[in-house]
Amino acid sequence: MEREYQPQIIEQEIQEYWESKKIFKTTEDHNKPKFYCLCMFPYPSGKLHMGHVRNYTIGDVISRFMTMKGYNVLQPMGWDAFGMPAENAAIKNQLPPATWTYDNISHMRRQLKRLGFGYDWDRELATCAPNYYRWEQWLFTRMVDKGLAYRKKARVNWDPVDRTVLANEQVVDGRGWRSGALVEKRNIDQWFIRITDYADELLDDLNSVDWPEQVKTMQKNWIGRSQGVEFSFERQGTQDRLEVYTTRPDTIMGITYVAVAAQHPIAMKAAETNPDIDAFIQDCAQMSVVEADLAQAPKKGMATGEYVIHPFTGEEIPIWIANFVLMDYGSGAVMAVPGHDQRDWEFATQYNLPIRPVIRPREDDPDYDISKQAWCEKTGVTINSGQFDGLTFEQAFEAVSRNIKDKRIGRVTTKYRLRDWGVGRQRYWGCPIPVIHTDEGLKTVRDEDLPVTLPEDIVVDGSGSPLVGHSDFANTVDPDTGRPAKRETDTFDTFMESSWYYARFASAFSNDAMLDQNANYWLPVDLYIGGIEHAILHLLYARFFHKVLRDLDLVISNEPFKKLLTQGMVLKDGSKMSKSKGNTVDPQELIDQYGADTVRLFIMFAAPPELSLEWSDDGVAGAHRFLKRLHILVTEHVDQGNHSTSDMPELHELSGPARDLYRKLHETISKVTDDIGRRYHFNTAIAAVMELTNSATKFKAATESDWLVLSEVIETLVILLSPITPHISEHLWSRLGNGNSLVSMNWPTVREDALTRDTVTLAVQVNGKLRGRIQVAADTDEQMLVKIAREEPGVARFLEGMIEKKIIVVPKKIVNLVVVPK
RNA sequence: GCCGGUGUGAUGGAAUUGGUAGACAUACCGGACUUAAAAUCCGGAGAGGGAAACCUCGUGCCAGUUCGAGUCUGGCCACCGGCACCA
Repeated sequence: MEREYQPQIIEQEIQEYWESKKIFKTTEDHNKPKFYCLCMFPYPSGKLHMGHVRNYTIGDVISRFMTMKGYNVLQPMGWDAFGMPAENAAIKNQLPPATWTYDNISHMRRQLKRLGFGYDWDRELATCAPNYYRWEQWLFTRMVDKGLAYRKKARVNWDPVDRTVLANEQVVDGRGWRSGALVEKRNIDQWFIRITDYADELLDDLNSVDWPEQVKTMQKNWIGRSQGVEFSFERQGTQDRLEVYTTRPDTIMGITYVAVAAQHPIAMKAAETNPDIDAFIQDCAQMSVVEADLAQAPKKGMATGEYVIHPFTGEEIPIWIANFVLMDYGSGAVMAVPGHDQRDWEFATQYNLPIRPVIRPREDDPDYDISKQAWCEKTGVTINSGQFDGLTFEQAFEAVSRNIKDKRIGRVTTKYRLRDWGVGRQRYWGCPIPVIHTDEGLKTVRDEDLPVTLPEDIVVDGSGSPLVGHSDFANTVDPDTGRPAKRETDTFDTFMESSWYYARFASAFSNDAMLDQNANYWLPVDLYIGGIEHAILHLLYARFFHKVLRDLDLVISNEPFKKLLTQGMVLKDGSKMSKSKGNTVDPQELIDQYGADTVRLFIMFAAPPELSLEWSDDGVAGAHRFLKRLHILVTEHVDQGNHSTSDMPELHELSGPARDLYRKLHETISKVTDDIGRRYHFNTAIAAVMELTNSATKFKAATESDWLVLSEVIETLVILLSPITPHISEHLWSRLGNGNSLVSMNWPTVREDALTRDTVTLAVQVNGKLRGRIQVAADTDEQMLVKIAREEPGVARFLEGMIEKKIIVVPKKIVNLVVVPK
């Protein structure tokens, strides 16, 4: 029999077999429990990278495992096909973005097939296809009808040389990445979606999903629900009032100034008469639109010369313009309490504004020194606060907000850090926003006129969106009046497409609706797998979309993804693989050299999914060696012939080594089942399989029952490994004389009685330090155990001249003797 | 800056609920096979001390809780992810 492991031949054969039998074609089968396993779909950038291979192997391993466990598994694949890289490539290669994108898709599809992933390809979708995005356009028109979508002005990066809007990513040190021109900021009208309407639900429903705690915490903080008080100051010398929002009304008596954003009406008004202020505001307007930059920018401000009146003390308080106050959050103005807010403190220190402590810790706290930093704890009591003195945070919050309410100047409110989602992009390669500008105003495109199709035969040169000058696209007719109208030339943020593709997979064949009833058979996704970098934006937007779909009666569940598995990055030489660093590894080369199974095995073995994975060429070779050893083990076993047809003897009839091997077999089944099915720790599952393989290789079968045990071990090895290395497993499975495909096999079960042991080894500690090991019968009682432990020579030495104070026995693990000198 | 994570031998990692640190691999060293090399197989190995038996130290750093801490708590350091127009 052929002993050499020839992955290229085996893998092609097996893949042809799967394809011819349509093994991975999925239907809605109500006799089995369903399992929808989804991996975040790729952007078709050209070829698969290691991050994809890792992500999709994890999904495939779990899908194959769940199929063998008896579930009706859906595992689809598609393409997140709109986006900037296609435009960049188009400029570079003088090819339409569509051509580039579709070429990449066909190449990457081949690569996925070559890796043996069990996708239902009939459900494949590409988000740039009109029959996909037409439903997104349809959904958007419904959002407009419901008042969930609206227009408002927003700031964008404008490249004055290329005359185009730049993404944040395209702004490098304040300059356009291609032109090098200083980027300006422009305020333009854009479409927004009211995700904030769902803020409470998005926050509260986090409790109902089985997601990593860290991701839930990140989303929670991102939404940032806070309880606070909104109130207004009387402005000195005017009838106007200034509204502020604070989460710390308990510190209200410590206000020493008020700060407003540069875009606040008070600042704008002051600029009209004061050129310095005008210059300062202009300066602020040129600041980066990236929050990380804003947060780290040096604090700057200017006094307006105006004052508000403190509602309780009647004091005059100066109004400052400050670059750290955000116009988007609250009312764009804050009361500043430098004693108890670090940003206010830094600003006050810089501009010599007074700092007044109004909270004192209840016990001495070394960090409490208002002259060095603000004290921001909520654990103290109020001081210097007149009528509000001596109160805890909760009491002061209550008292101050009641007084504010009584004065009719404000109320307790809830605010969110979450902002509405700006979905308009001034770019070509995206889903057209289905709106027309008519002489009667903005109108959404009617259902029967959808989709608004993106013209694909387009030349992109980097200077603005080609849609604007594309007269066939841009010029249209108002169907109501028959008069000329202009199409919206903005396209959607590509997060729009990725916010509902999971649902479309479940309803892939529905031609006359966005989703049909099959969506509710499959949804929610039982396991969603993807990079941790999507923890906030993509996952929040998709959750939001799901709730909108639910409110339109398209789905019945509240959440799209029941369980979430976030995978770490693939690194080489300690940093992320990237072209610019020149440290990429092309999966294709490895597949060509070693085959798909080796690549899958290595990538699953090198690290648990959530950790970053350090690439190692040597490790790949090692994985390949293991498969070769397995191949030899199985083929040699087959060559020995079938040694018996008799039944497995009783456990006690087995020889010692056979009994041990048989126990190890069932320990391995137990561990691998738990590791793949519950923990998703494939590296330890593989380690366990390797151990069993090593034991099987060493085992010398002498009797008939020895052969029976070895045969069972070898068959089980092949099955246990099959989700990870499906080709070699399928191949060896048929060599072992089995007719049907491994995919339809049942997952092995554990024989509990095989796991029992007669003797156990315990560690013996003296004062917590390991001093010896003892082997005892499994049923030895505690008293006896301690007696044996004391007599163990390594232990006895440390007991001399000591008195035992305490004895701790952890069954089957440890005996700890706690002693002190006599 | 803010939010979230990670840190264990030469390397990737294991230790699942506070209970024998380093499973399983990789690299390395030694041996077998070979004219030789590769491949393969067998063996060794955390660091320091010791002839050995053994002993001491050891999970980023500093404290703490505990009979016992890689695991829990507090503080620090380094690196990574996200920060709303990259996907």
